[in-house]
Amino acid sequence: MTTDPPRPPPYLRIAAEIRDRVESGALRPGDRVPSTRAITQEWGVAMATATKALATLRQEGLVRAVPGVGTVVVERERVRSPRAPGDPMRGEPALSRRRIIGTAIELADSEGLGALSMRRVATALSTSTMALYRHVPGKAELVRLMSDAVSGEEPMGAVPADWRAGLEHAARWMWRANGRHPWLATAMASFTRPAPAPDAMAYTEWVLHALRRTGLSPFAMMHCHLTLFAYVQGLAVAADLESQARQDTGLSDEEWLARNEPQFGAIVAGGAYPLLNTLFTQDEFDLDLDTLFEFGLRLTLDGIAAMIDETSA
Amino acid sequence: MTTDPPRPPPYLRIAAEIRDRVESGALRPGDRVPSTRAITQEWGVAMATATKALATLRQEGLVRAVPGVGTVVVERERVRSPRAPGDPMRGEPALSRRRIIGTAIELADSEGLGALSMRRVATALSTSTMALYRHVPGKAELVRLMSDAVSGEEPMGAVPADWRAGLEHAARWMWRANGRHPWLATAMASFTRPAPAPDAMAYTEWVLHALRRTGLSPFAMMHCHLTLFAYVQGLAVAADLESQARQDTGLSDEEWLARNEPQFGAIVAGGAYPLLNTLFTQDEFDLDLDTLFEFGLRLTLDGIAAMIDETSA
DNA sequence: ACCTGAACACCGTTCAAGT
DNA sequence: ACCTGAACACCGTTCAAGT
Repeated sequence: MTTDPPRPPPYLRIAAEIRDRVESGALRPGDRVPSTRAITQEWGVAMATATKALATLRQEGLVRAVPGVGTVVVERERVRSPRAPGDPMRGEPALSRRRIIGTAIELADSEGLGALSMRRVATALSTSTMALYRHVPGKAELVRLMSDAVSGEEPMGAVPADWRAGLEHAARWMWRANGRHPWLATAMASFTRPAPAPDAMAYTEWVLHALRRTGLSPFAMMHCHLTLFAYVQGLAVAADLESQARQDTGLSDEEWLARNEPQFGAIVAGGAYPLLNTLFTQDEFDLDLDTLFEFGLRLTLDGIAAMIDETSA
Repeated sequence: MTTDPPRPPPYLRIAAEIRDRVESGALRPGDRVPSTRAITQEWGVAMATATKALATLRQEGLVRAVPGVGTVVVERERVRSPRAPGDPMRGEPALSRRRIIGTAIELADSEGLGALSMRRVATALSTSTMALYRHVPGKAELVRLMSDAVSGEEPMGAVPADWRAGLEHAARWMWRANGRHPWLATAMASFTRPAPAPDAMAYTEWVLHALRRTGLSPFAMMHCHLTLFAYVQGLAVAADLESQARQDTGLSDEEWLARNEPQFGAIVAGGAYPLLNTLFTQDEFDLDLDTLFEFGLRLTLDGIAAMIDETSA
């Protein structure tokens, strides 16, 4: 009795076929490769297999996930072009802390903090893993440096005279930073042990400055700041989980809901959740995190306003 | 020229010496082993080395970290005693989904979600890693099952007539759950893609019920719920990071601050952060997360109250 | 001075083989 | 039917060796 020759698993076969299309030029840099859904239909495989096939190609660096667009063939020219984010400036050494941080941010932006590894950063910089340790003490500190770096990307501007305008501005600024870098909320240091990070401290200083004429005590000012900050962080973590889920599964919110509807239906049909049921069946209801952000921002600021009124009364 | 015989790294030498004390009976089950700080003094090593030595012993299962107490020798009798959390009930199969979840929760409680691995859960249950996959599809789903399980630990009770009393109760209930299980906030599913988890849905239903007589629209009710939820989650993630930092470094908040004071001082001394400086030098100021929780809870509920007033006016 | 390769002690998960 | 062991493709980090 002879055994069959070992055949590669389906996900590797699919990855190989897509790789061929890229190498033959059928798919060119910047082009979208088949989505996970397209793969399930074209090859007749399960979603998990399709996801793994794309993950393999991402791992190879042949394609990358672009949030909101899909998975596209990497543009190799761009990676090598002068002054791409990870490239050295004139006169700068080939490898520097700045370049390492920049490359790590790019990686975390496009694939999430879970995909960030020292080995992958090193590969993207065409160097050995251990060379990185000459510039950063380890991964934990690299992540801290990353969050500090993105905190300095957009200037916060002048502090308005009106405290409410100030806090609104600061919260939206933070929300935008989290939008650009979904991993930021997860990477953020704890409140009670703020790493000595100048940019993070600048944010707190800015907010305290906005509150300085409210008549609140330093204690209340700091606690108002942290309440708003915790709210933004909590929402940002949720947004990160969502964008991560979208990338991992390749499903949009609607597709995901359609897929899970039977299970929700079964639970809700039990009659135990009448109010949730009302919301679900009322199908004008779909949740948008930006809308929710503004809703909760207003709520929190109204709460602070009530406290200020009380204090000054 | 002869080479020295290879010597074990210091952290292994220290771990071996502590192990000897346990095996000789000098340290008995339940006793505290030397803290990281004690190790740095007794052996004259750096904090990192001390931390690694304890991590090695934890890894072996010889000791475990008890939050607020220190690292103690495990009580082997207790682990084997009938009806310890991970043990089978009479008539229950040796390995079950229930037991796996229970053991995983114990592990995450005492060492954090980062220390949770399928291999370690299997070892704690005296089985092979792959036997777990007969009961749970993978690690991601195990974590989801864990968070659903702890959501059902404490009954929420009857919904009060007063919406504000209701929301306070719910928020504190959630905050307590996060206190028992610091990893909960990080593990929590995203808002827009709630996994079909009955217990998590029960929480939302409870809160919506508390708000049913406020005159708010279903949209506003759901958004009020999510605003408060995001706030609690954001604070809980910070609390988790803090308890994690306390365990990783073996430093209490005060010790940590003392250690980092020079760096903060250098940054603040630049004069760029006058308000922060005022807070830091005013040394009656120390941050307590439970105090902050109640402060922000009141603020958020005041904001919701303002919205309800407006709606009913 | 700077970088590399091999090694160590881990991961989650697949698969074929055992009882 | 249930469990195991080996293997694969990863991790972060240490250390000794290279240029």
